[in-house]
Amino acid sequence: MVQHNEKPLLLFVDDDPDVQSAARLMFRHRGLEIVCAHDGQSAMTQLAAHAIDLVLLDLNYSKGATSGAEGLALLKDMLIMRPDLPVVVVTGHSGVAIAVAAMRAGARDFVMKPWNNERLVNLIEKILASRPVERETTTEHAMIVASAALERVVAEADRLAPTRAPIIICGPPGSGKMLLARRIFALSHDAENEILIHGEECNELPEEQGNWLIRDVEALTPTIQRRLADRLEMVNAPRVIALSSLGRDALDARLDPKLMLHLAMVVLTITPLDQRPDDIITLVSHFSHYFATRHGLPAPDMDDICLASLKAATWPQNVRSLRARIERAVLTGTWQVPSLEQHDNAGGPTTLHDTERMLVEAALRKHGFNVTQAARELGLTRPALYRRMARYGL
Amino acid sequence: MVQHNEKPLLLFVDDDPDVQSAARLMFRHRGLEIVCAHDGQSAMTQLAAHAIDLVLLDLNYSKGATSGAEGLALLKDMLIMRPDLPVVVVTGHSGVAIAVAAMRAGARDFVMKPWNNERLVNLIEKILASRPVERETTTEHAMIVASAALERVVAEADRLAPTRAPIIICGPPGSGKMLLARRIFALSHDAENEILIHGEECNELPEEQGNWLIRDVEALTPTIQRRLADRLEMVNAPRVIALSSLGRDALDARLDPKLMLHLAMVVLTITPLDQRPDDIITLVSHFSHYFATRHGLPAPDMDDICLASLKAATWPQNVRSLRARIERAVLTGTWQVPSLEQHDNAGGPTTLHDTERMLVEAALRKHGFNVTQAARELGLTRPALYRRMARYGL
DNA sequence: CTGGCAGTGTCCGGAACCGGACACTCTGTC
DNA sequence: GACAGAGTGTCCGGTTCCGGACACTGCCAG
Repeated sequence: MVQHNEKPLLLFVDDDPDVQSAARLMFRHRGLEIVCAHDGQSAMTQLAAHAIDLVLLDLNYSKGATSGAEGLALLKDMLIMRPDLPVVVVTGHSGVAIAVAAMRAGARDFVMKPWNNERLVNLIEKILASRPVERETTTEHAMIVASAALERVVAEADRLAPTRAPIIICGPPGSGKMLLARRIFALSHDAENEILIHGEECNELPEEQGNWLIRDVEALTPTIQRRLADRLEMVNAPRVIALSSLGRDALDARLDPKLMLHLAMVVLTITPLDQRPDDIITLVSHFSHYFATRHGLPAPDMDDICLASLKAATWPQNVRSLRARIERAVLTGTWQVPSLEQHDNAGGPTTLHDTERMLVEAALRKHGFNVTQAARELGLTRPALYRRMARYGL
Repeated sequence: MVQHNEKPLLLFVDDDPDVQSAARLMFRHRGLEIVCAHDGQSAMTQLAAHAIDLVLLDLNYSKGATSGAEGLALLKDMLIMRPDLPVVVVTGHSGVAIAVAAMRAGARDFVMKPWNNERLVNLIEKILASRPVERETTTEHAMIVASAALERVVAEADRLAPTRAPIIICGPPGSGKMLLARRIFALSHDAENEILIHGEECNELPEEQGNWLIRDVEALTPTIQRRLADRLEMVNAPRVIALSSLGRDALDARLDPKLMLHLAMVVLTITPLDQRPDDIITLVSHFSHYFATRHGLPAPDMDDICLASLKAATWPQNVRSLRARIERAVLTGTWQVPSLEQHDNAGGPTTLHDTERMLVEAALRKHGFNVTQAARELGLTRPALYRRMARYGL
């Protein structure tokens, strides 16, 4: 994403080049930079490509169009992408109905053409002064890299990003596969049309080309795997990045061999977080700051013992676990966690046995291992509880 | 507060008696009752005295006034008193600027005089149909808190309300989970766009952001749970409050682990009403007064023996049960109840059997009573699951 | 000091549960 | 139409679990 200096950046959406030129000159005189778009598609592209602070939006782009429907649709799309984005509707063809519709659709204000320069600039500055959202939140997408191991993986990914090579990214859940994939797409020459495909739910492949991001690729049915293999053999094949929690060997065993031939020419493997403590240090710092800012709460104090225990802990869901742990620390004001929650809950839903074990242990702890009371609460006889204690090693 | 029958009640604010008369006739023909006000003060008085469903608001009341300033000020005052009140501005002296100002001030829509009767009635009915909150619940919005246990939970909720943290609220049926959730939303920085999602019926997640209130979160399908987990990882994630009658441990067993990581960093647990007798005392007082006012009947006398028996009783549906009991007492004039209703109904799950039954049923529902899949999830063989189904009558 | 009470840990005959196996149905694909 | 795969409902010999009973310990009020 291109980041300008501290001058606010406006997006000016109007189909008239003369109006665009005049606006650019006028705003620059007043310390505001603008990027221009002439229709909805280019507007969304500019919004994605720049850190826009405010949008000035005309409602009509097609010759002879006066209904404003195009602009209202674009307004809604913009607010879907960025719900807190201030949008000022600036239009000539206007009536009360259009103005009301624009306001109901989420416009911050409504200005009629031709506008008064001073009034418009004053309105813009007032809105910019009152904006509540830190632009910093966009920084969360970056890969946080400190360890040499991850640095090598990211460097390889960056090198391959501009190519159209299919890539497999392996790594345990929560290790950053999705982040790395999105980074590759962002750095590629064709940073649009990202299509997310869930391996478990995929019943048919998209018709569109572009960039395909396939999660849990091993869950694709054999039929879809064959179709994907065929698709990758076409001249204008999509760019595919496949994600999996399995390793390369397991994928070899699970996926169609023809598909593996195409996909697996590059396999990037993100190691578990436990194996890269340098990343943990950096992630703790990053997320502490991030969640403190996001929630408006102070991050709890971090000392060496606490940091050592975070480094020594196991993270079943990798960065996702660590991130959740840090957010909870910010919200609760302490790094302490209830002892029950220190159990690993990795994997799918737990079984009846697991649930029973948890409840038995919880009841025993609650009653200080008084078997009679715990049995009463659990609705068990004491011998029955003794047997379960033996079974579960409690 | 004067309560009308089931017909919606509108407040019509216009200074012209002839317009008021014509409006009353027209609306009555279409099944809508109105009360009228001729200026700001009488409008606020009527708003306070009646359970108003919607306001039709002219903007000018003084002779010769056309600026709309009076009406805009009144609009703001109304919305301070009742933030969710739908207000439609109906005015003759209008332009784009006035319309924009009214919408920015919180008007639901803007209609110009002279209006089209059918269109106006259609608009009113559409707004009434889409109103999100039952009138009764807005008047008893406050948590009734006396016990230390609930006070701690509410304090924690208030502290977290301004954050965007996802929250799980656990508690038996009728214990006030929905009230607490709404309180959190009301106190948050973004008290709009509340979307209610029923876990059992949810086939797809909303596209809109804002605040999501998920009832029976454990009933979400695995697919929806994964999508929700993905959604919560986005930068501009919705604010989610999830409600469940299950405890934290059972949710751990039932929900997708990735989802639990995001949702369960804060778990608020409302204890059963039986365990907080101080709340019972306060609730009895509150509801006695509330229903006496509502029904225009005196509350039956309360003595110590009666109060003690209410404290000692079991409340299977918690506050909901107590509330119904008090309303009946007001309506019948006595605290005596038919003996049949003194039976203890099954309370929340406490024993291992209850928990097992609940998990078995939930797994079966989750998999559409596919016994093979449910057994696999529960870690049981199919015959073992069949025996439990027979045992529990599923 | 003593008796009552709450709790502990184990025993054992009978009851209940286990899961592999079987015969069957339904659906989708070739 | 044939076939494979997923699922259904039940059977039955073997295994496990059940809970009342027993012997015992520790604590505390009288």
